[in-house]
Parts: sequence; structure tokens; C-alpha cells
Amino acid sequence: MRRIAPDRDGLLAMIGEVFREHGYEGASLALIGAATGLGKGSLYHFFPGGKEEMGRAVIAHIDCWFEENVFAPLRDSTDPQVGIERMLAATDSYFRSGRRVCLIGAFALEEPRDLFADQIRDYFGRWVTHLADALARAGHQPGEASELAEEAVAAIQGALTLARAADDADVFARALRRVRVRLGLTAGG
Amino acid sequence: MRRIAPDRDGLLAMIGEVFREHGYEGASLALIGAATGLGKGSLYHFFPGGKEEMGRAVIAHIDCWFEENVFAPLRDSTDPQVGIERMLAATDSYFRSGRRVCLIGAFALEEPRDLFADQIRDYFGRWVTHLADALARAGHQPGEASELAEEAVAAIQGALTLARAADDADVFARALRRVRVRLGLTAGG
DNA sequence: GACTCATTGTACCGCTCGGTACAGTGTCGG
DNA sequence: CCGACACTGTACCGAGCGGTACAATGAGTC
Repeated sequence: MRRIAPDRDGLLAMIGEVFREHGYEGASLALIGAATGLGKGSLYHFFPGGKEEMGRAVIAHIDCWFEENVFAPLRDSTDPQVGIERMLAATDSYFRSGRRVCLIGAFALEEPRDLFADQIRDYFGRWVTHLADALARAGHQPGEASELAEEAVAAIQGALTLARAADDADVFARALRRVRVRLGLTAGG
Repeated sequence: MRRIAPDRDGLLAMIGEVFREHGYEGASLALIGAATGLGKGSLYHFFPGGKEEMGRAVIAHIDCWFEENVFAPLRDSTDPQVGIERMLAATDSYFRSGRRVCLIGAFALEEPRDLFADQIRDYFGRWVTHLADALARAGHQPGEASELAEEAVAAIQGALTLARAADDADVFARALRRVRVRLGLTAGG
């Protein structure tokens, strides 16, 4: 039988979903094994450090995705407005328009926050910084750009919480629309 | 020996802190017992339904505090602006200016979300509704008031996540200041 | 065919979990 | 003085936890 989890990328994605759905504490090795089709033997072969290493790897995997699809456009687009728009589109698709939760945000609130504190701080810090840079290049004063960036990222995180609480993805869609306006992407409507 | 946990209110506050610090899954009965000074016998005497009943009671306890200190001012102040200002002050003090996390927000993201879905939806729903009403009374169009209310509550929740992630309470202070401006409380500066 | 070595399944470890049972214990009203 | 009863400590339960040990397995290589 060919293995079900073909590569490390797919494996990390599956484990990530388990963490997302059950939280760090709630994601037992039995659940992870069931989701990946791998036994403990295999799991500990790939992640000798056990659950903590899995958590660290999953965060790094997500971080990497954001680096490529969210931060890079912000940094590299010649037109900062285009970069910001691409960031918002990637964000919307990643969170499945609010039907998916931010794993790193959840980790920031719950138990494993001390375990992964550095990675979590880094992730959000880079998001805010890169957005602030893009806003500055778009013409905002540096201080104003920082505030606006922080406001936008917080709005996204808060909307994910509210959307999950209300079980209503529209909450997230409305929030993204407001962020878009606030960051100056749709001048008049 | 007089008991350490004098009344149900104080007891729920202690248990709430354990949930806040360790999450629902992570808050073991051993931790709860240590925090309250109560053995399992006593805990199951007060909460025959076990951990789930504790969770439910803690949420209700927090909900009650918000009802009195956050929602009531929004609803009952003759001047809606005063009500909104009082809500923000209560919010700031409750979350200890960002050093404390929103337990119900954390529950919304993690495992017990299905268990407590109704209570969680209710809590955030009432917060948004009452704020929207106050904003409408302050002169906003109904639709605009709803959007603004949702934006404000999401901004607060997101700021709590970011503040915890960055381990920097200033993130929350800045967010509250922006919300204050956005809701029209400080006209010019 | 024999060696290598990444990969896997299985049995097992000690521990902690949430929860139960129950025999006290202290403090009441009568 | 006595029963009633709210409260508490302790011992215990089966289950599941994260983690370890190890013996297969099987494909690739010489």
C-alpha cells in the first residue's frame, strides 16, 4: 500500500487541521494518527520530539505559507496597494472566508502559548510590520501606518473569533470589507 | 478551619482563572482543586455535572458580570455616549488593560466550542446588539450602527489576541483608543 | 542473495485524567 | 443530646494520555 500521507507538507497540513479542530491539548496522538493514517511508530519517526515538535513544525509550516502568500506580496509588489489587495485575498482564501480559525491565534490564547511564544510573536509581528511598510510606501506617515497595520491584523483576528462564535461566516466577510476600505483600497465604494 | 473559597461567586472567579490560564482541556480537576483549595468531593458537591457544569457556570458568571457592568450602561444610560464610554472603561478594567485574555473568546476558538456554543453566541451577540442600539440612539443609521458595533467588538477581541501574542499590553491600549475615536467619543483628539 | 536503512505496527510503560463511592466531620435546629 | 444535612478527604475506578522499545517489513543497492 502506498502511504496515505505522501510528503511532509501534506502531513503537516493534516496534523494542523487536527490542532485547529481540537486545540493543542485536545489533539491526542490517537486523533493525529487517525487523521494521517500513521501509527505512533511513524509519527515518532518523523517527529522524534513528539507532540511539541509537531506543534512547532505545524506553526512553521503555516508561517511559511503566510511568508509566501501574504507577506511576500506585501513586501515585493511594486504597487503597495496591489500588494495589500493580494494579502487580503490570500487571507480570505486561507481562512476559507471565516469558516476556518487561526491556529496560531488560538495557540496565542490557550495553554501552549508559553511553549510556542517566540514563534507566535514572530508570526504576528511580521504580519504587522510588513503591512505597515506597505502602507508607508502607499503614502501614510510611519506612525499612522503602524497603527493602521495593527488595527487591520487585529480586526482580522477578532473577526475570526466572532465569526466562529456566531457560526456565521458573513461576520468575517464584512470585517474584510471594512479593512479593505480602511486601508484605502476602495476609494469611494 | 474556615473555608478558603467563601462563596459561589469567589469560587467561580477562581475556577475561571484556571480555565483562562490553561484552557478548558488543560484545566484539570487537580489544578482547579489546587487553585480553590477544594478537594474533588467538594467540587463535585457544588458542581455535580463535573467539569462541563463548571465551564457552563463560569461562562454564566462572566456573562452576568458583563450584563451588569458592560451591557447595562449601554442600555440604560440616558446619554448613549456616556454609556459607550462606561462600557469601554469596564472592558478595559475587566481585561486588565490587555494583560488578561477573554475566556469566552478562547472557548469560541478551541475544543469546547460545541459544548458551550449557545452561551458563547449569546454573549457576543448581546454585546454587539447592545452597542449597536446605543450607537443608533447616538444618531447613527441602524445599518451603520450594526457594522460599527461589530467592528468595535471584533477590534477588542483581536487586540486581546495580539496583545497576548506580543506579550505587550500597549497593543490593547492602542486598540481601545482607536475604538474610542471610531465610535465618536473623542471628537478631535 | 545479503546488507542497509527508512518506515511501520504492536505491545507496553507509568501517569494523569474525569468521575464515583463513601465514610467521616462539623454545625445546625429541635 | 440527637438526628439531619451540608460539606470534605480519601481511596479507588477504567480509560486514555504521551512516550518508548522493538521486531517486522520492504524497497534499493551492491
